[in-house]
Amino acid sequence: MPEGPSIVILKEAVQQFKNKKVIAASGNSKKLDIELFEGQIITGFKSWGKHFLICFPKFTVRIHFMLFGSYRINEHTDRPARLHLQFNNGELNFYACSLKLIEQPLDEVYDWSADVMNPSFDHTKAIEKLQTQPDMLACDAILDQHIFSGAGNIFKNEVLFRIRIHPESRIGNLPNEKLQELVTETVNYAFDFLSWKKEFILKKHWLAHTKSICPRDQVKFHKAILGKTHRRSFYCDVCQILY
DNA sequence: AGTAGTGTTCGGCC
DNA sequence: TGGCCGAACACTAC
Repeated sequence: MPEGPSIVILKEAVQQFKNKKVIAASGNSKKLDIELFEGQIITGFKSWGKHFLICFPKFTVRIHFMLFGSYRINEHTDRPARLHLQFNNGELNFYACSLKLIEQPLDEVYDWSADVMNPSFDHTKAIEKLQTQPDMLACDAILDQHIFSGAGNIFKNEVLFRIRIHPESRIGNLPNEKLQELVTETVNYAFDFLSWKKEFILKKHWLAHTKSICPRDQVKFHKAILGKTHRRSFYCDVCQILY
């Protein structure tokens, strides 16, 4: 569930509750007082990368699904809900997620130009952020939420394969053309991910992530835990160049 | 049936 | 102070 495009899908799916009043709220969150939401009207839903934001007039609830979080719209599972919101026209249930109350204006909290799904994503700013960290490995750069908010481990493996960059390449060693590609293809993959996910054919389009054979060279992929992020990388050392 | 992972935070250590 | 590391969290697809 977690990566940015999945949050955009969620945002679209809950529009029926925009401008609706929460008539009852419950849940097992220890982080915040859920009764706060009862009687409140939802003014809208937003997202920043992997953060799903439920906006009320005076505050916002931030939901992060981490690795295992899930939700149900107008139905429920047999698990206890972390957050249950009841409306006259339906219900919203969130499970195993992290909740946080945001009381500041969202524009003070979030850099919208870092969100790969946001129309205001700023390519030039992303390049500048990358250039300030020349020692960073490419595999860590794509997972950096300040640079590519919403990108996750699937992004990392697919984008690096697409642009033929070895995951352990240093950002500072990339030729300018490759650095530009890193940014453009991360955004391109975000929108491919979104449309494939909507059609339930995301996995079918994986070229590298979880794969054992390189589709270009037919040689064995390497599978290794790499970088400061210690996440699985799948890569081909024939077609992915180490810079 | 057991394992590993679309992720992040926090506390401890050096 | 700060970077690094591992644990914790909690669910389910394969």
